[in-house]
Amino acid sequence: MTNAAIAQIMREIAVLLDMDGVPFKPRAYEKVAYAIEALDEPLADTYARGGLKAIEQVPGVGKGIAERIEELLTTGRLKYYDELHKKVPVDLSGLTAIEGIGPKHVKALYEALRIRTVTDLEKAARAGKIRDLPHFGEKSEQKILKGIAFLKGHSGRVPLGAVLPLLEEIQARLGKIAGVQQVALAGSVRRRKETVGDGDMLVVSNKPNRVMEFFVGMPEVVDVLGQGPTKSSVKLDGGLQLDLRVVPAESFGAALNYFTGSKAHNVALRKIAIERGLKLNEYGVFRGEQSIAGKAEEDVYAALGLPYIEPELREDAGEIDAARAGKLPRLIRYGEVRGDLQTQTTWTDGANSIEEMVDAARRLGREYMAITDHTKSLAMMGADETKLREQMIAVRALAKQLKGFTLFAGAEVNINRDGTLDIADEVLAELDVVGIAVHSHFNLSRDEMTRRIIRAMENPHADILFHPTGRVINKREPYDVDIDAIIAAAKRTGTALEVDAYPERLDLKDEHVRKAIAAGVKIVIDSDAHSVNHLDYIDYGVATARRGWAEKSDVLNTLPAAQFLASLKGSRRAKRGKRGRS
DNA sequence: GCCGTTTTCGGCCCGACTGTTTTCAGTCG
Repeated sequence: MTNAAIAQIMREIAVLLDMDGVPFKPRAYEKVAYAIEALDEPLADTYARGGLKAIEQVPGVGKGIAERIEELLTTGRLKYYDELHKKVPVDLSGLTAIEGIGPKHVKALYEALRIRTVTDLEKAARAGKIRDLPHFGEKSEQKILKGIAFLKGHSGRVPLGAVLPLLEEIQARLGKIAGVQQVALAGSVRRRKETVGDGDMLVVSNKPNRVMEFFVGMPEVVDVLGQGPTKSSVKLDGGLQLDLRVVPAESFGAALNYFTGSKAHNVALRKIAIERGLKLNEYGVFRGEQSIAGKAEEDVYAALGLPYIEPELREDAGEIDAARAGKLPRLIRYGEVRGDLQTQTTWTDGANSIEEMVDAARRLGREYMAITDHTKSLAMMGADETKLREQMIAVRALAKQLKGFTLFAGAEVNINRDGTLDIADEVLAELDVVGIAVHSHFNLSRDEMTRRIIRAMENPHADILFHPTGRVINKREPYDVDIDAIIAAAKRTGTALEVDAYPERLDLKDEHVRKAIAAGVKIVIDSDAHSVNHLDYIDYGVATARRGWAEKSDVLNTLPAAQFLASLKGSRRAKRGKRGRS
């Protein structure tokens, strides 16, 4: 049974317990559902490796839930869940996905009208049967139909890069309204999560109604979900839900902190507040009735005895302990990446010429760039050795003319099925930057895929493993690969791992970055630009690196060009040395 | 059901908005 399936059952148990008003237990199951979804290793493997004890290592899992997971893994069923579900045998996750429908409503709908599925619910609502139920009315009936229609049109989270530019534009618009003193993006957008489910914005204004009127009247708004003096919610035409809060200036920091989340981070902060005899809410930190902090986020953390914690770290993933111990990382900053090492041009599948890409990169303030077009075995039009040498000549000729900008000759070399590379070693040796990548045979077994990639990393000319797991958000799952083994191989061979900043890739992802740097592996952050418009994606990669606790020194392409190149050459020498000895 | 710099028992985050209600439950974040 997959982790996703187990997590869903844990979440459904939480819903079932909530229906009966059981206190606290539902939160325990819910928390475990989140924890399981965040795991890298299949629980089946965890169990095979270390039995019940290993399962209990998952955060939030105690003896009781560990045994329930064991039952699921060994029998494929869970009696406890089946018994609960028998009482309200409905499509729990489907129904609760509808905006405004929670556990109590699901139960009421089942008991009164035997509604089991979203389809049942839609029929009943259309027939006007919902409005007569206790605690429901005509408006709730309409809201249900709206919610169902919305779900049919959209599902789930979208890449950060698909919404951030619009949100920043809306932020700028709100900032121009008279009376608005501050505007900020909050929520998972501010934490720079790779995907976002909705947007959160915060405004300080002495004319809140004016802000709200403007907000719900924006041209992108297709539906107003709620409108009050301090909080409004709208749906945008792209399907994104956007929430806006208007807060007093003296609460801006506390509100920003609160609405940035994550939820788990907030809960942890509130516990610290309680321990200190304080109360933390979105208006400030309070001792009794007295506010002791709230205007700035730094003050809120300080009132809790903590240093400021960067938004990208706020996932309750150890950042609070690190803050308490004074061991927070000094995260790499936006703008500290000096060079871009994965770019494609019209030589293969890019939209712009080498010259155009160079111009655009310079305008963005980059100091160096590698041209890394695809190589021959790629079905499209990859370069073979001859074409690659031709391009090298062109690149080096242009490089000579450039002042204050370094242009590297490189390639995105395919890893063959057996782990060999599709370009001859003597040509690779001439390139400044050799990126290696999997572009075929995605369905190998975990073992085969892992061995394949490690063999490629052992090639003495391989500098960087590009997009190491191959995932494309919302399109393609990562291939099955043992990322810990890849990280260990990267350490052993001195191969850098890439954070591909292309918003649909962001691969390595945040938690893998964290593992890699903990192992002492260097990473690089590349745009994977296929046109001049993609070069500024680098910031999404920096965001992922920050979420993975990366410091500037962990990221090779924060080095100046000469040092960067020296570092690659050093790694190649070391590789050849190791190879010679073995 | 989980968890421990007060604790192995007794806690478990907090507030806004909606729609249905005559004072609040449910949902959401």
